[in-house]
Amino acid sequence: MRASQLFMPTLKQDPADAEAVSHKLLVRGGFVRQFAAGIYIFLPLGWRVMERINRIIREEMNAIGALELSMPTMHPADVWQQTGRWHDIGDEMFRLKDRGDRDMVLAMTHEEVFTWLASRELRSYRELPQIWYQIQIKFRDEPRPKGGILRVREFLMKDSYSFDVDVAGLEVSYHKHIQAYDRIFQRCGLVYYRVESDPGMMGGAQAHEYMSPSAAGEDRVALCNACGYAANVELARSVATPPEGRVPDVLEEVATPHMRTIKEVAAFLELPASSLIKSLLWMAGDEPVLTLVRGDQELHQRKLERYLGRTVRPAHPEEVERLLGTEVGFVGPVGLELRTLADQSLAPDGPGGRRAYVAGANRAHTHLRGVVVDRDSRPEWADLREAAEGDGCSQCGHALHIEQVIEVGNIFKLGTKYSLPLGASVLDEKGEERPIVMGSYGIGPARIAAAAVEHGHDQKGIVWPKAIAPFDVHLVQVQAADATQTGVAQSVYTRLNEEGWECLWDERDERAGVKFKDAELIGCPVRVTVGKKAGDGIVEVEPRIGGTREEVPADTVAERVAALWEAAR
RNA sequence: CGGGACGUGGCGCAGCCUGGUAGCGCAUCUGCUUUGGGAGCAGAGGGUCGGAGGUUCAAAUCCUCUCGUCCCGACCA
Repeated sequence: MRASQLFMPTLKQDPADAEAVSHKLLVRGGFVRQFAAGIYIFLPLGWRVMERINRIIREEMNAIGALELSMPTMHPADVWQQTGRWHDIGDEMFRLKDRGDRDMVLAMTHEEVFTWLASRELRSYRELPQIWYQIQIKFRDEPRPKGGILRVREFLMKDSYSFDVDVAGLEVSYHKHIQAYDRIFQRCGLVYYRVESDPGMMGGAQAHEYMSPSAAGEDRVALCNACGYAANVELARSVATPPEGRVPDVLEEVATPHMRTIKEVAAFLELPASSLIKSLLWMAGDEPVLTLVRGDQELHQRKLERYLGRTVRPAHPEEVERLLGTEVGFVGPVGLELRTLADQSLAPDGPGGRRAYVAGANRAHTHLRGVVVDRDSRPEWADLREAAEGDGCSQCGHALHIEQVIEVGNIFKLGTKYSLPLGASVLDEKGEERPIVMGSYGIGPARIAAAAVEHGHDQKGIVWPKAIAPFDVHLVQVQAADATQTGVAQSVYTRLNEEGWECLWDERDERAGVKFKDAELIGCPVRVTVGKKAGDGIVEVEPRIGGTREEVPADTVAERVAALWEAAR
């Protein structure tokens, strides 16, 4: 491809409203443009990256026997009503009416249609297993799109669905996907983790997420370097560090005027935060629930919701006053007739043993010293706290590491959640009707691209993993008007193409600096420069990062490129 | 949904507080020079100041409403 014929609008300055590194660089490099909040245009360079990612996905999906097809993105509401999601999902789903006033939806995922198809077309266990996939647009009316192409309202997704006659079959399909996904993310050059995740509203027994580290990520994972345990913090189990400080185990009120936060109370009483108890009041519908975690810990709302089996929200200050007779900041567990949940680390067999803490006294400007949780209240013990850096691994005891990540893929064991309501069943060997056991599996190609940029960049611009760069080689011809350089560049270009390299030949009538800056911004793995020494048959070859510029005879460029390619990530 | 910020040529911004002929840098076009790290000089074109309403002799500027975008939180298969 000749740069003069490519639409490649690069920018010198970061876009004003971009925060994430990947957002800035993808806009500056001429890969994407924003059309509206959470809606993006992919320009030629950006689309080349997407196509390369999608190609890898297709190859690996095909390798596990998955079949590509294409599903509609606009659906009549009734299948969604049959699975209940028409009501369950809410504002995140785009809804519209057709001219006949019939309810329609823009698909935010495709379990319903795939299962609908399976219910009509699959009759016998002999036709199973099946894995069907597509690379198709999804629509989600996100309350807050953010991070450039990281969280958007319309996006491409590879989604696949497995259909098996029984749970054992689902296991096989699930593991095939693990194989395929590992290969896909490896080939895309991503740093990634496969972590245990919350099946959430998808239902089903088990789920994993594929996560790539990034400061722009919206999730955190707990990782154990010793045994390999890896889980989203929304369900990661861990062993808390022992609490510090000592509190006499005799109940005693202490005046703590205007000391509302853990930090303030700890400083005032000259105790470490881990000698305090953090008491929070939640509303589960109409039912108030008090939760206790240690002062140095964070309660994780999803863990609480999973334990209770329903959603909760923090109580409003007025509710706290009405139910507990005190103001926010002085809440504690002693003397209350409320349902109380305490994190396991406060239990007698927890890391601190049976010991006393300081908690709110349910009286304004007062705390209680000497609270022993199992003596002074009757809590249910549960895993409520968010795993923290340095906590012990629940499997091997080694210190956990917490990392911020972007979700780039997920896999779910669905079971019969969709096949039952939509009547997708087959006859088994005995002629008995059995609901199909399903799994669903997603990958966000644009998130792969963004994650790659989040991880692969420097001051100058993007450093693409070689497999998904828009071009393999960026051939910079310094002087567009120099006939000698044109001749050498043409022969290098032809040779590289013959060898199978995708090559961007920058023969624009621009100054050298402009072309170099653009090459660095766009981030192709190898740069070949045809300049001053073209007359002597000498060109320069250098990797985008981690190497040096070498002068080589023009007729050996292909070998040098191959060597640098080999060394690139 | 709660909180905050911002909307001024294509891009990045100043001007607003204290109302009085709309500016800067980059980009674009023309010419000359330059030519291996986002060129220099000279000239040119391009803006309903997000929109609507109001106050005023006069509104980018003050007031009200509204739309859009971003950030924090909430939410999120």
